[in-house]
Amino acid sequence: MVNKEPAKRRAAEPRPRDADRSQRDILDAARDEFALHGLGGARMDRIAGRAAVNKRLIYYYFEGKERLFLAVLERVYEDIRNAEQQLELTQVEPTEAIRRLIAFTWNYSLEHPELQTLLNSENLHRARHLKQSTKISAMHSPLLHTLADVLERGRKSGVFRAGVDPMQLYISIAALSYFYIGNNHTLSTIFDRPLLGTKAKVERLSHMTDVVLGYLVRE
Amino acid sequence: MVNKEPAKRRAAEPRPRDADRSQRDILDAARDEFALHGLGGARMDRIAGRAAVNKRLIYYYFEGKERLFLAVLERVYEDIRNAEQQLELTQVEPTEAIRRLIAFTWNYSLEHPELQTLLNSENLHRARHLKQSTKISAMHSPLLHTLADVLERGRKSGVFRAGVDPMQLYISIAALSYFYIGNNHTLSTIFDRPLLGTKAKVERLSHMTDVVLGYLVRE
Amino acid sequence: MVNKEPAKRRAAEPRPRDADRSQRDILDAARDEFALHGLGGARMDRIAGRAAVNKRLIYYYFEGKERLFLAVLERVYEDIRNAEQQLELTQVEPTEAIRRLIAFTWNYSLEHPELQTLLNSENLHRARHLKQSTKISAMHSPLLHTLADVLERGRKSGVFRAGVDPMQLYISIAALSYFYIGNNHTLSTIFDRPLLGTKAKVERLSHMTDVVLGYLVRE
Amino acid sequence: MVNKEPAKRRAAEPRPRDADRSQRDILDAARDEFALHGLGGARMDRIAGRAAVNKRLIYYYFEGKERLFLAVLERVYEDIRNAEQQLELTQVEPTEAIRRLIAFTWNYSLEHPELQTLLNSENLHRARHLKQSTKISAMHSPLLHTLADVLERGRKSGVFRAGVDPMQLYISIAALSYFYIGNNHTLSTIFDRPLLGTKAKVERLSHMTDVVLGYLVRE
DNA sequence: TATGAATGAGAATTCATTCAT
DNA sequence: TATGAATGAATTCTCATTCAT
Repeated sequence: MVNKEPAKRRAAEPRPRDADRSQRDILDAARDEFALHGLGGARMDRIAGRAAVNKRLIYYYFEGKERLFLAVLERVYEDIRNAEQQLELTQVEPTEAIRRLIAFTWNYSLEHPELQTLLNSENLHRARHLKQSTKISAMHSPLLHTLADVLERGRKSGVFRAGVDPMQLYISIAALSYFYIGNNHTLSTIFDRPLLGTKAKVERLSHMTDVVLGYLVRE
Repeated sequence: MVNKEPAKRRAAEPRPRDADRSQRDILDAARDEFALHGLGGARMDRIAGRAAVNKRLIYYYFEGKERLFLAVLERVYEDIRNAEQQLELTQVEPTEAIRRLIAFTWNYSLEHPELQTLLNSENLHRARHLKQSTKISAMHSPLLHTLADVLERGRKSGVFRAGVDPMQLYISIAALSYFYIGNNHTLSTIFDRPLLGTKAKVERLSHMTDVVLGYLVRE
Repeated sequence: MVNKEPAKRRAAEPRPRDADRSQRDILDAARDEFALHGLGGARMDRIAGRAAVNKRLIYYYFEGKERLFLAVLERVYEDIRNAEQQLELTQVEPTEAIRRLIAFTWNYSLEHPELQTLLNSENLHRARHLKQSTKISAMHSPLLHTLADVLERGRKSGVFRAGVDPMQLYISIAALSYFYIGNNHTLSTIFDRPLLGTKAKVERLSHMTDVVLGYLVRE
Repeated sequence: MVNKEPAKRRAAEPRPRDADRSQRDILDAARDEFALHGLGGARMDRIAGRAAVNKRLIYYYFEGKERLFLAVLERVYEDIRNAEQQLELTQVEPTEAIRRLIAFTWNYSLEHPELQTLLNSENLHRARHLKQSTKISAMHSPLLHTLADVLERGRKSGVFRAGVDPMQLYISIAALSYFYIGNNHTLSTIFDRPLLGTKAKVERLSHMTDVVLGYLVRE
């Protein structure tokens, strides 16, 4: 009669012992939970639930919530930089390269709305976690080099304007996509207009491309 | 604008009986606390402390944390829209109007870093609070009308390109500033370069102006 | 913009100054609130609201919650004993007197479900409040005398059995009605049968009368 | 049955890891606390203290106060129905069966004054908790069947009157005992006479038996 | 590697009551 | 007689984390 399961948990036979699998599951679950609720709002309980893992195991693999968050951040940055590598921007014409980068950024932000949410959390904490990471900065220099190359080629061929800072440009491209996506809910509300409808999405991509190329391309 | 942590003049003398003053103090304190820690991370205790008010009084005037948060959001939007009104964009030449708007947005985002933080929280909650506000949408239409007027004047005089959606443009201008400011910590970290140094700030404003005018102005 | 009314209250012009009226309103409101939520669950705020009186006024007239509760109890006992007086049991035949008393008790319990609730609260507190009242015990002796008279007349005429303790009988009559009413919700639930439907009420009164007269009447 | 207030053996040594034991302790403590103070007046802190359990553990096993209360109610009903089963009313003569039931009810109400208190709380809440229980109604039908059997046997042998509704009778028997016990404090006060003295108890049982058998038995 | 049991330090919120006018 | 403003002391519940196996 007594002997009831602790309030929530749904039974569950013990998990097959696969260290790698467990860690990956935890990381995936954590990423989703952090994205959905922010660092502060995330619940270790829910992460364990999502990952179908005993809560204690999270502490076994990752030190605690903060370390787990950092692990998620590193993983997420790795993912996007890897994806960017696939673009092969150095192999194509400058204008086409820029178009690709914009389209990629836009689509990635659409498919990975969690990214901005995670970064918002991290910014709220003044990048406290990222600053502890050693590999982060190194992950980003290739991107800047690639972009510098594109800009330089464009300038040399007389298509692009001169004096463009690759980082400024990269931030601007990211801004145009991520700000729109990340503030989607408030923007839709204050402007009383759906920003992620099919038509709206097409319009936004077109607008962003116009803005960036209108700026870069001479004449 | 956001007061740095301490404040907390834990008054020993009783509070003067001034309802308006109390409410304003609470609202100010709440704005700072929410900005600094997000909705979830904000502590009612700290808000009371900052406002030098008995915690109970917050519940007396505002229903609870969520309603307080909404009150802060409304107030913050009101502030920025009011400030924008002062720009008198309809009174000046289109190009000058756009320059002013960009510069204003940039400076406002610098002086009010709390704004983006608050909105991030609200987006995390899918605009749950704002959606309950009745006055919000009405607060924003003047802005769009003003911008539409500027764009139309520019187009008529042949200076601006045609077919520019005022909302898209407004979002883009906001994006260029707010994304940069709001992600300042992570961006500075991954690019290993201070983004808010004196020189960096000048460069950013210049870059944003170039981008937007490069896009708008026909040859 | 600030200057909002404390969370709940609906405006209200100041109350016309009528001490008696105010006290009665408070007492009525308190009786209902205590009946609905018990002593512990009652809220001074709600009592003030129900009475359309400033909360502070309650403290002005009644010392606080406990004293207010006692005032309610005294009032409620007074009401029922007064009503019983109207029955004029000494004026009618013994059997008829008993019938009247049962019917009265039943109807009173139906019309005043608050009574049992209030008494439950008081019993929970071991009659702490009532024990402070001086007039209570005096209020009840007439009832017992009346009942003793009825029983004695019945016995003398050979209709009623001898040796019946008036208090025991009174308690039993009250029990049959009040227990049924007071436990209506749980009883209806465990027996899965509505106990206060029109038909059910008729049946109960009939049953109770049968029980009591079956016991009292010889042969 | 209800332990008098103190208990609270605030263990310094850590609790043995025995889930069943912990849950039972909590349930016992909760029953006592709820009985003593009602649902609203009960304090989770005190329950934890009584059970010598960390407060948090209560939430671990039971969802919160309300669920805990329901668990207590179910347990308490289970106990009494189990005890009634032991009476074997179907095995004895009808008159004897009724005597047994009355005596049992009386003694149970004396030994378990918490029962009525708990039910008062539940009725105050309009059986909100019980209505969520699935097993409750099923627990009570055996009782009614047993009683129907007794009445029928009595009627057939000509000893009992016909047309007696088992539920009505059961409620009346319960009423005579539980009302007396449950209102003991107020009744003793208003009648200024101790109702639970040794002699008084004997008299009450005798009175109740007379009432019920006086009603049931023909001639 | 994996898990159920247990906990201490907060967190928001509630409430009767008092202050000042 | 009447009221709005203000408060201290609880109270329920939450949460990351640790213990013991």
